[in-house]
Amino acid sequence: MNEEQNIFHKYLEKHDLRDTPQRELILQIFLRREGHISAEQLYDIVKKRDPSIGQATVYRVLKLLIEAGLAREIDFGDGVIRYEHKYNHPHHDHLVCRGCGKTLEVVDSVIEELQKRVAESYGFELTDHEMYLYGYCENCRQKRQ
Amino acid sequence: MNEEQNIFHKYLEKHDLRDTPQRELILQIFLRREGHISAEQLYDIVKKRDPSIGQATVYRVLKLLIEAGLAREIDFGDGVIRYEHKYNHPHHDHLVCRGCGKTLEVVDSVIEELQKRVAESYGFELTDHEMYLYGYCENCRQKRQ
DNA sequence: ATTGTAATTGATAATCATTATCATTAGCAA
DNA sequence: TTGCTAATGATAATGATTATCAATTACAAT
Ligand SMILES: [Mn+2]
Ligand SMILES: [Mn+2]
Ligand SMILES: [Zn+2]
Ligand SMILES: [Zn+2]
Repeated sequence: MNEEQNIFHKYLEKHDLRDTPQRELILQIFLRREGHISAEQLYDIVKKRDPSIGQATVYRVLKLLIEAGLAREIDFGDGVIRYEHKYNHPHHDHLVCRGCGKTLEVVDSVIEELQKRVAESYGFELTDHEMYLYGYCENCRQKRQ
Repeated sequence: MNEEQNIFHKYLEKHDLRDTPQRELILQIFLRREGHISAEQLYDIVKKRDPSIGQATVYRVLKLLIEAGLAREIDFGDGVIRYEHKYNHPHHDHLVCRGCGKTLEVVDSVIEELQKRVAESYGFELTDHEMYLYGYCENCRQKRQ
């Protein structure tokens, strides 16, 4: 049993939630996938293993994973929320190609520090932030010419 | 006739679009309001002046304003797109209070420069970005204790 | 093992901002 | 005026997500 599973089971126990095969299956599949996945994409994979699972359950489990600290929401502004691993996957921002949609995870400690300073200069205590950098990747730039 | 109106009329002419009282009214009301406004909020104000206007038209005019370079979309992630003035209102980011929802417009030239560098270090040519800083304002911090 | 109870599930309806459709109306150039 | 399109308003549709609810199930206590 890996660490994430452990955290999930502890979370269930602590909140009087029950350990069901649906929750286990959805957890497994989420953990195996790296990257950013939408509820629908996850549901499509889950269905293959157990066609009787409803998509409402996928949404419900994703909420649990967030509360348990195992998942984090990403909003690229296209109307679909995606989810990524949070455990052992520290904060980062995203660089997104407007041509092909490719995303890279980036972090710059100087920017992070300056964000805190900017907030403080307005009397704010910064809790978190979102930063999306949009542009064209090398591939897409070459194709454009 | 102010500069924004001029730009709007030029845009209409250039694209074989017609000058209608609905477009004029919605433009006027948008221009008078500073800050961030949703389509529904704008529609509520428009209705008071002309109850016969449909909300679809408000959505349509907002699209035109964006294409004409007079408006810009803001997405605070709450499921509602807001609009702000773009003309004579250069790029900036937003500092948002998680307590009271107050927003401040901020810009830090060092951050802007570093964003470009980060993107370039991955072979990207940066076109634009979004940055939202979330935290608690001074008021809300005092109330919390 | 059985039971009781409250949590969970899947199907389905509802939500809600935004977009599409379409018949009617109205700019505007000739 | 007229004719050609664009524009409008009412309404339906969309699509991701959430709510509802009857039936099922986990699980702790017997
Ligand atoms: Mn990521
Ligand atoms: Mn702003
Ligand atoms: Zn690309
Ligand atoms: Zn506040």
